Amino acid sequence: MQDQHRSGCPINLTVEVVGDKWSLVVLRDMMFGNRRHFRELLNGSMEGIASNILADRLRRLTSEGVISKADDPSHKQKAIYSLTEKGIELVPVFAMIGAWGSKWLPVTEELSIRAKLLAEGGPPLWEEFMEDLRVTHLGAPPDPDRSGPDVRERLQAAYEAVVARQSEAHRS
Amino acid sequence: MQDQHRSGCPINLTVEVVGDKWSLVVLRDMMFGNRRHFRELLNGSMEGIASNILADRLRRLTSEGVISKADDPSHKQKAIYSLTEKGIELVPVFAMIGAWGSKWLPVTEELSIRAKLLAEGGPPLWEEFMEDLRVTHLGAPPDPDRSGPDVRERLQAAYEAVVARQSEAHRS
DNA sequence: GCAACCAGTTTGAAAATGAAACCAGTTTTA
DNA sequence: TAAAACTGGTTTCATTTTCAAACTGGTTGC
Repeated sequence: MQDQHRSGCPINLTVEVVGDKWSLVVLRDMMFGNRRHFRELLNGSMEGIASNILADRLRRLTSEGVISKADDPSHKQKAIYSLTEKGIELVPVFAMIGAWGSKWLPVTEELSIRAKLLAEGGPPLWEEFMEDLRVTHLGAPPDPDRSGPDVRERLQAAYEAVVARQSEAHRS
Repeated sequence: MQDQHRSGCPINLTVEVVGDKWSLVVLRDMMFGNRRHFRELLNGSMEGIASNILADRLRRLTSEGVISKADDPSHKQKAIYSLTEKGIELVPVFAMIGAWGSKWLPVTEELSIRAKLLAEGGPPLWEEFMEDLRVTHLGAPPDPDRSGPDVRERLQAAYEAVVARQSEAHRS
């Protein structure tokens, strides 16, 4: 059960878990897109992941404890994938990666609005987002004091607003 | 000069640049280990990178503008690799990845002390580290008001202190 | 009963990775 | 001054990973 690891360095070990071309993209879709089923992740994937690669990544991320898999009671064949606490705590990593990518790489406006808002919100917003994810993915009890859309829904609304504005501008 | 990219999403684009098993490890050694020459990166690599893979990664990171390459005036054959501003600004990403890896993966104490201190120091320490890297890698003028070891040296000293303590404990 | 949907698996070709040997020129050492 | 060691890599070939497409066995809705 011990060391197949290249080293005990936290950077290296993290790279061993999510250092490939697809893992973070799949986790992004689960976290920000609320995609929880295989077909949702497959057909909704903006980057066009292949089904065998998706199956492999879901298997690996599950075995690493970053996500978990459960039967969907509504359908005998449906499996529902959820972020674990370990996966949820990748939120700050996504925030930093999103900020760096937005600053230095050729992002499109509509796809970087979420990253922009998440960076601007800082640690308090990340905490709120993680708390929402615990409710959605872990079944944690929702905070009775809060109301209105959760963080993911707000980010999604901002994305849609940009798309609508672009479509408006394009029409004219 | 346009889209060979899978999408314009900042997460995806970042993954396209550093989403493999070696790029972040090489950048880590440059940033935290101050390894600037090919042989230093090759022989000093804790994880044992192969020379052809190292050559390929240095080429790719250079073409992405994350690092740069220059002749070393002290030796006709020596090349010196430096972080660019784009590379230096990965410091917060490393800080978050290091924190996550330290919390959730089987790190060793001596190799996670740097990540721990960097996380505890927060954004002010990251800023200071980045300013030091600009001096070391970009030739920026050093702040005349500061003195003593720079951030990298302090992290290195902390690492060595842990190793020394372990060696002490082991001897008894 | 049949079409659409479910989570994947299979197949075979292309690309990436990895270990080891190797290279030509440069600098250091005896 | 000749040999040894060092410089940044390249070459070779075997193994592993990726990828697209076709396919599978079962489930659900109409």
